[in-house]
Amino acid sequence: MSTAISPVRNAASRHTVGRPTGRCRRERPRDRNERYVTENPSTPALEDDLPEQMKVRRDKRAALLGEGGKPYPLGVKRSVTLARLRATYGDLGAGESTGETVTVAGRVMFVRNTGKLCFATVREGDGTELQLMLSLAKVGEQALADWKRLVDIGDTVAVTGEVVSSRRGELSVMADSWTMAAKALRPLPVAHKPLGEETRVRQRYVDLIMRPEARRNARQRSTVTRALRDILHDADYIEVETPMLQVLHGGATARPFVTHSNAFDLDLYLRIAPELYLKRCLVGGIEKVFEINRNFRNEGADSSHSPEFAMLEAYEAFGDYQTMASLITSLVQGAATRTFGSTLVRHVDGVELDLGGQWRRVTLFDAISEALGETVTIDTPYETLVSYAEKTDLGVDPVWGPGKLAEELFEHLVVDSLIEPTFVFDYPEETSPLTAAHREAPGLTEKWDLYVRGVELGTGYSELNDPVVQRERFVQQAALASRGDDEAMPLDEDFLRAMEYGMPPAGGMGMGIDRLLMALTGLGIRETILFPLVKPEV
RNA sequence: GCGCCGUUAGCUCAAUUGGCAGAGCAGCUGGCUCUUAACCAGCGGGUUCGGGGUUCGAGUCCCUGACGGCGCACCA
Repeated sequence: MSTAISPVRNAASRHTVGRPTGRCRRERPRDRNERYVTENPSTPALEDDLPEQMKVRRDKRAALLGEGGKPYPLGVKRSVTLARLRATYGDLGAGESTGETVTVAGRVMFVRNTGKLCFATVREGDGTELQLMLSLAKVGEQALADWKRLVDIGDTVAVTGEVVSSRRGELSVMADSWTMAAKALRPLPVAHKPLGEETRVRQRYVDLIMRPEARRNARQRSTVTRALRDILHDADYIEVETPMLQVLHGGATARPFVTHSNAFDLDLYLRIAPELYLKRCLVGGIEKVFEINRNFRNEGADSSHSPEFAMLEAYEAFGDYQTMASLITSLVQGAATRTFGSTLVRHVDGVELDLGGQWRRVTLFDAISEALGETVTIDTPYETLVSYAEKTDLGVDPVWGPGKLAEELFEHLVVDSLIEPTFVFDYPEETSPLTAAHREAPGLTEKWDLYVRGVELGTGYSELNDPVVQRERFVQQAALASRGDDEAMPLDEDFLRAMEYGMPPAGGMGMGIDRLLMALTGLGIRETILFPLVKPEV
């Protein structure tokens, strides 16, 4: 098996993930605008080449500084949030004033400077906006002139003044004074044109400033993960964190990322799954255990796959795959209810999806048989399966055994049609090396996959806990490795040793967090992940 | 990894057969004490993704590289 991984090992020593020196200097500036933000004082002449709008903002920062002002003061105090102010005075009538003086702060999103009365709209992080008014009569000539001269859209400002309603009925703070809270050196994008796809992903901070949906998505994700944790904690589960840096990769079939420990002079894998460690927890007596954390898989990226993705895995001693099917149902339905108030969710494309009730259940081979119009079982001969594959234009990899081929047929013929939540039960032993043999059906395992919108959302098992059978399965996988299947796992002797101390019978499940968000919202994976991996710009 | 398409001002986009690189918003100057994508007058802003080539002349054609989108392959 070491022959299978040695090429990866060699590649890794050239491209380690960790950076020993901790330095990360780019060899070339990222774009022409960025040369000027380096601290290097020996390039002042380039200042002349700055795009006009950035130069203007830098000049304003310098002007503020030169006059004894502070473009980035510390300890800016606000007395009330915009949201609270709106909640308190939302029904103030047009032209009314409150007599209450407050200090508010926010990012300037809109500016209307006139001769003697200036308007601005500021916004705080959750998207709540409030109007500021600066009148000559209240702030005085100097402060008004400074405001017009120094404030740009995008700056964060703090204003102290009375809470009033404008003649048009807009809740406002009528300033007695204003201060810069943080000067923006780059102009914000136009508010009325949608931001380009790439900018949204690469500069999520801009996306979060400009797009309400981006702010909402980020907050929804937090609500969903908190719901999952709450539900699990309520069921007496214990949350653990197991290694991301592993000496051996295991627990799933996937190609790993490789990195290197300088201290140990040892190549390490970023984990592809936490499973083998969570099972060690079961052995140690943490009988209901879960982890929500990242996995890393060195494989293709598309609308439903990201090289790093968050996953929930949960294991329950004395449970089985039926236990875990119930658990994932309550997790998905609980997350939907706690986040959206209902198990009937509306996706961004307007399509509604009902996640409520009992979900459909079908066995893998029944699903294949139905799609094919021919009865297929675990006993269907390999040659017959190959003929079905050829009939349906599925290319057959000679490395595949009959079980793998059956699964490929399923993915080829059935998966796309599984829109409503559907459990697919009872997979071949061949492709499930960590799963217990089925109690009734020889050759099958007690495993389900949960599909929503044609995407695998989660998977569950009656866990294999016979250490002798487990070792045999691993040896089989290692044999596969020597046949060129580089996803097969190396033998994890420490895991097998743990199993030999006795793991209680248990059910286990895994669910993609990003995919759960996708199932709940209809978003692509790059929208559910705040900062998805992107290639460097230059 | 393979194929197709794209990359132009701060942002979103135009530019005819290869013939002076434009608009809206944003910005700058001036005006306006109730504006909401204000309005009025005036002004500036470009390495057309990088490199090479063809041509009197290239945003446009050819080669090459980077990045992105879509499809395929791989995967969850």
